[in-house]
Amino acid sequence: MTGKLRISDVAKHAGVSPATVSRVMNGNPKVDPGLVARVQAAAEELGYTASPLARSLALGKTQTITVLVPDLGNPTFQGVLRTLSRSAAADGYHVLVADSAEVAADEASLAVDARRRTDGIVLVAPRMADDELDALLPRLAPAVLVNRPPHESAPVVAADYAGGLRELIEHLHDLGHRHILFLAGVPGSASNARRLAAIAGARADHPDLVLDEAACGTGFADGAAAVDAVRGSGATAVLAYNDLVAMGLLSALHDAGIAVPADVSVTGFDGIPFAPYTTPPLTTAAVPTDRMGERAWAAMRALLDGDDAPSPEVFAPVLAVRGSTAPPRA
Amino acid sequence: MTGKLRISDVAKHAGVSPATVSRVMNGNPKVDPGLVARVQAAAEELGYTASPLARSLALGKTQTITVLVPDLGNPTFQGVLRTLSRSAAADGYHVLVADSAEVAADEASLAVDARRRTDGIVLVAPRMADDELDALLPRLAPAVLVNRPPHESAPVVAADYAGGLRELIEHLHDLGHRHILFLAGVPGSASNARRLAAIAGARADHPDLVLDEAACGTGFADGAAAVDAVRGSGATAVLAYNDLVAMGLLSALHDAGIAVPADVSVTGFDGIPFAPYTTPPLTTAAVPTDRMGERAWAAMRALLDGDDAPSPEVFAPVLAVRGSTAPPRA
DNA sequence: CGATCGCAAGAAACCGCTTTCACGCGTATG
DNA sequence: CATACGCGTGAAAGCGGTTTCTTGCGATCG
Repeated sequence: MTGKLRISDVAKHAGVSPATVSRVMNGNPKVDPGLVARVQAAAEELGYTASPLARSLALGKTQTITVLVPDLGNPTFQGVLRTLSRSAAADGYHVLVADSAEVAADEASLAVDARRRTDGIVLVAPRMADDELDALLPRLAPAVLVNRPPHESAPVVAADYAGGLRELIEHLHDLGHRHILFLAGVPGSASNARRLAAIAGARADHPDLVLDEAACGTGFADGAAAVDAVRGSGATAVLAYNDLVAMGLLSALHDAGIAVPADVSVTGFDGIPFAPYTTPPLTTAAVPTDRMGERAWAAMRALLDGDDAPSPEVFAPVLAVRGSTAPPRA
Repeated sequence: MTGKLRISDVAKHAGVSPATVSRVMNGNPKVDPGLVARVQAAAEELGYTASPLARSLALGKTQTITVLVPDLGNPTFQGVLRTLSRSAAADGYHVLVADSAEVAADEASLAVDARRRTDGIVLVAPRMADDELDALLPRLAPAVLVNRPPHESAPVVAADYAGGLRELIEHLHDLGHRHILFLAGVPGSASNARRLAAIAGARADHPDLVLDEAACGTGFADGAAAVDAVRGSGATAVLAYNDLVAMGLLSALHDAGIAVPADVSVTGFDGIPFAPYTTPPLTTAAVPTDRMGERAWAAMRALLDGDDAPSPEVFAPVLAVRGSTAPPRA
């Protein structure tokens, strides 16, 4: 029924030219009201809707943007994607998702490929190397970057990882912890780098604080595997790279009979929806993925509308103090 | 550089007609090898890639499918989406996501709208009413349904909710539980209906079993809010509607000083990635979202290729027994 | 009252690619 | 040696819209 209707069918049915139908469908104000009514009636009757494809080709706009994420399974990216998608939908835009499956090598070609069939791209690629990104961006514009340092050729929407981590450290320090272990993420990653910077800064601020690092990772399993490192470190508190790592660790600590927060305090990072529901509830720095997704869309929208590019926006994570942190054992 | 290249540019540069360039780009075998080389060289040199848009219009295929989910934030849908997206990508297809934001009213128009700019749609709409779906499907074809009962006009990929729930019930019964409380989901939902059927079946099988139901919901907060219902029920075990509800409940029980599994056993459903990392680890029926996503794509691919529609595939959840269940207090 | 202006609707060009169709070539055939 | 045939290439007609350009009409002005 609605399958193979062309604009000419409507034109014929209404006794006008395709051009007029097009004008009516697009709300062009200088068409005779009588014709408008006739065309609308015809379109209604036939159940006609313009082919988005043909429209896109003619207009050079697809009303669609690409969102590239490293892993659709990761709660942090999901939060951004979710709000982004809804914000875009509210403006009549669609979202094409691309999942690089954490394979950095394919990321570039994947991005270019997906970008070509849309009007712009939001790049969530915290692991991509700076120079690769620089080389890629010109071919992607308009593009918006999520969770990367400020960049000259594209708006950035990012969480303040360093700041968030500092807050967590202050929180632990206030509680009386003087020996803290940081479980690091992926060495190459931009987000990891910024957290390491925060670690360095905290060391400078608190000479009385011992701040160790241990290689870890970014997933449950990595956190669980870190239990020995934690036990052997002698630290009274652990800063997990993110909430996933913290959850894995929490679970492994429980199995090992190590009480949280009595024996050791644990913090996460990101504030995923599950954080309040771990046992004990996880103290974490909650990244406002909702607002970030919304702002990322706003930035993209501005680019698409030709408005001047918005300046970088960084969002301060909010400290969510819960049951997984407490003063160290006296 | 790569911006405004048309096929005619390449044609001119190679000294041939656009038609020939097209043939070469599409690997048409009956072009003179010499020309092929010349055209390829020209394309390479100019960095030309055919406009996907124009191509789509001419071919009537977009190499893109729509995936409609009720909520991008829900881990269960994410699992399916993730694998689906990757499977599609492996076949050179792209994925347009639409998030109905749980607003059933918009779902239909959203689906039609998104569908029109792609070659097919995968519908994850467990809450949509049957008659609405029936009315909608003709306008969406080709379509694949996820987590719905078998349907005549579209392939279905679904988890066996009833079977999974039965397994959980058997597990609890085997442990010795004789009074179980089921926390139900959304009344209208198809998945909920099938679980209720399983409840009824279990009652028939086990006359010695008291199986209560309580209205609940599908999220963390719903589970947490159910703590009083659980406490007041006198049940020794709780079947949460899904893992999210179970986690919310677990957390609230902990706060209330009710020990799991000592005082009460708790089970989830879905087997989200977080389930093993709750405290205690959650016994659940793990839905194989990976295989489902993969099969959903396979079904869609078959439809797109005109192969005969695959028959409904239902996946048995696998029982994952963990620490949240134990024999009832003696 | 005739020439000009304004304006709305139709004709046609265009978006960029694919594919049928027509053509001209070289070779096999009668 | 002329006609038919096969084959590869270019020309042109779509795919389904939008938009510029042109045209014809009625209204206005001199």
